[in-house]
Amino acid sequence: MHVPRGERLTAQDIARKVGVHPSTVSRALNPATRHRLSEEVAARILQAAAEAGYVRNDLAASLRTRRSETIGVVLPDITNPVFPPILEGIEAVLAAEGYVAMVANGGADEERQRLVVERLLARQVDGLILATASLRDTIVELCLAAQAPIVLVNRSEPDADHRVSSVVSDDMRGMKLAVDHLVSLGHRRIGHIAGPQNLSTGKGRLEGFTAAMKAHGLSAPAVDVVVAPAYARDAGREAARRLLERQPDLTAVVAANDLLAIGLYDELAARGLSCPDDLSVVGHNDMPFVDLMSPPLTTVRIRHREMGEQAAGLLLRKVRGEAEGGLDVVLKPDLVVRASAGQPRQPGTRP
Amino acid sequence: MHVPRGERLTAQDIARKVGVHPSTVSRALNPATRHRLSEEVAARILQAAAEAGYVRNDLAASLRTRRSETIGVVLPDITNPVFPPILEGIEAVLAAEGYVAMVANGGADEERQRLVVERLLARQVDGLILATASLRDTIVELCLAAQAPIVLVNRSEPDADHRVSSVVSDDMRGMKLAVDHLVSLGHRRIGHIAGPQNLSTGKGRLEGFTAAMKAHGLSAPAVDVVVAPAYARDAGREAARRLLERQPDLTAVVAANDLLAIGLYDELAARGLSCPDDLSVVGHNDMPFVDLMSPPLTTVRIRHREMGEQAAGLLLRKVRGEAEGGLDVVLKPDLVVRASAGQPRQPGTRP
DNA sequence: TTGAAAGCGCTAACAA
DNA sequence: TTGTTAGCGCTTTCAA
Repeated sequence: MHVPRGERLTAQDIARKVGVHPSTVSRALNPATRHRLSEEVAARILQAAAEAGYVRNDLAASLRTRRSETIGVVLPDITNPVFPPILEGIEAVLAAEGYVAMVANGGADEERQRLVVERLLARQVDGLILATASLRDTIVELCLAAQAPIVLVNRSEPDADHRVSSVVSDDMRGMKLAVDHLVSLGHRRIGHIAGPQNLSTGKGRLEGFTAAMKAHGLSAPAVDVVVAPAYARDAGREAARRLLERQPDLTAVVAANDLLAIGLYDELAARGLSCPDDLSVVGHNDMPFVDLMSPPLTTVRIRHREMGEQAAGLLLRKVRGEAEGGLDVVLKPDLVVRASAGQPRQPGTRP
Repeated sequence: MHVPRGERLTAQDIARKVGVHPSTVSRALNPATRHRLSEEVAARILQAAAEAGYVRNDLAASLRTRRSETIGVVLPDITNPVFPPILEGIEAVLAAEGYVAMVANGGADEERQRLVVERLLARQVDGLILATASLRDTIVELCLAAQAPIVLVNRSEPDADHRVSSVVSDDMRGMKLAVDHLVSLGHRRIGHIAGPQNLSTGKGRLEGFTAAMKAHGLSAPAVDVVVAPAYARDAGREAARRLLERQPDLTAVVAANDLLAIGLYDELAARGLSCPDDLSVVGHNDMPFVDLMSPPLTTVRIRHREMGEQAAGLLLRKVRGEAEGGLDVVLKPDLVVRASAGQPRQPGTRP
C-alpha cells in the first residue's frame, strides 16, 4: 500500500482559523446556504478558505448528501469517430452544471460492460449515459434494477414500453434523404450495406432504406441488402464484396455508416472500379474528414455533438426528478452532397 | 433538490443477514483480508452479498482509505483525433488495475483548465494525466502544490529540472525521418509548417526539422518556416498560404501535424496545384483515415494508444510510490510512406 | 478468527 | 444568525 500524500486542509481547519464552527464554514462555502450567514462572517470564511487554498472534499460531501454530481458514460469504443463529438457534447453540458463525467470503455463484450457499469454504480454516479451497442442487453436491466437514471445515446430500446429514454437520429428520414438523392440522380438499382442487426441503428437504417425504396416503387431484385457484422472498415469491405458479387447490376449503394462506406471504397479500389463513375456511394454519419477522401463522400449528417448535449441535458433532468420515464429525443439528420454519388452508368452495363 | 432514489444495501444489511459484525463483512469482501476469516464464514458472507446484490459504496471506502482509485484525465479537445487512442490506452491500463478515469475537456483556456483540475482534485483523484496544451502553465504548479501525482502526455515540461514525468514521441527523430525521406527523393528546398510554439510538440518538431535540414547542409533560403497558431485545418491552410507566397521555390513541405497537412491540401486545391506533382507533403501523427485522402498522406506515425498506456502505467506507479520524480518515456515514431511525397518538380520551375 | 469502537470530512436537522 | 449533534458507509486498529 502506498503512503497517502500530504494532508489536506479540512473545513475544521478553516473553522479553527476563523473562530467559527465547521458547519458555519460549510454554509459559507455553499452558495445556496450562504445567505443564512451574516455577510461579515461569510466573507471572513471565504477569504480564509481562499488564502489557505482550501479545497472541499467532494467525496465526504457526496457520502453525506447522497449526490456525487458525477455521471457515468459507457462507450463501446472511443476510437470510433462518432463518439468523440458525442462525448464532447456530454462533457460540455455536464461541466456547465458542475458535474463531471466518469468515462469507461465498455467494449463490445457484455460481461465486461456489466463490470464497468457495476464499478460506476459502486462509485455512486448519479446517472449513466449508455452508448453501448447491443439492442437488448442486460446492462439496461442492471441499471434499472439499481434504480439508476439512464439515457441511451445513439441507440434506443426496441420495445415500446418506454422504460428508458434515448437520444437518436431519425434514421427513417436519413435513409429517405439518401435514397431520394440517388433516385433523383437516376438510380433505380440500389443496394444497401446494412449495419449489425442487433444495433438499433443497424435495424432502423435497414428499415428506413426498405421503406424509402418502396416509396419509389422499387423492390427486389432491383434492391439488394447485405448485412455487415460490425461498423468497421474491413467488415464494410467484406460486405461490399458479397454485395457486388451477388448483384453486379447495382449502380448505387447506401452504406449504413461511413466506416462501411470506406470499406466499400476499398473494395472498389481493389476491383479497379471508380466511384462514382462505376458505382455511386452514400454513407451515413458524416464523420470528420470524409470530405477529404477521394472522392469526397456524400453522406447523411448526424449532429453528434448535439446528441451528446441532449443526452446529458435529459439525464440531468432525470437526476433532478424533473423528467420521468421514457422520453425520446429524435434529431433530424441532413444530407451532405459531395462527390461520391453521381449519375448512374449506362443502363444495362456492368462495371 | 431531488429525492434520493431507492435505498441501497449496506455492509450492515449483509452483516445482519449473516449474523456477523459489519467489519467481518468488510474483511470478507476484500480479497486481501479474506484469508483472516474462517472459510466457512467468508463463504457465507460472499454468498449472501451476491444473493442480495450488494454493491459496496466506493465513496465511503475512499473517504476512509484516502484512496479513490480514480484518475483524472484532462484533455484540451477530445475531438482532436490524436486523443481518442491516447484515452483508449489510458482507460485500458486503468481498468485492468481497477481504476476508472474521470475525463474532463479542459479546452485551451487556462482559467477553465484550472477549474477543471480543481474539481478533479476536490473529488480526490489519486493522480492526474494532463494532455493539456500550453508549455509552461499554472496547471502543473497547481497539481504540484496539491502534491498530486501527475504525468504529462504528448507534451513535456521544457525545464530540465525534471519535476514532472511525461510520455512523448521522439520529435527529433520524427522530423529526421520526414526530412531524410524528402531529401532521398531529391528535394532540396523544403519548408515547414510549424505548430504553435507554446506547445512542446510545436517547438520540438521545429527544432527537429531545423536540425535535420542542417544535417543535410541545407539552410535558408532553401528552407522556410511558417508557424501556425493552432493545430487545426484552417490554421494550416492559412499558414500554407503565407508559406507558398513567401517561398514559391519550395518543392516540399513538412507539416508539424496531419491537420496542418490537410490545411495545406486545401490551399493547394484552391490554387489548382497538385500534390505531389507540384509540391510534396509530409504530415505528422498518422491520424485515422489519412490513408484515404487524395493523395494518401505520407506521414510520421506516432503510437498514440501506447502513449496512453505508458502514461497510465507510469502514473499508477507514482500513485503507488514505486516511481519518483521526473521520469520521461520517449516513444519512437516511424515513417509511413504513402503517396503525398514524390520526386521534386523540375528544378527552377515554379508551380 | 471475530467483535467493538472510532473516525475519514462533510452536511443537515434541530436548538439556541 | 450560529452552534450542537448525529451520521452518511466504510475500514481499521485494538481487544477479546
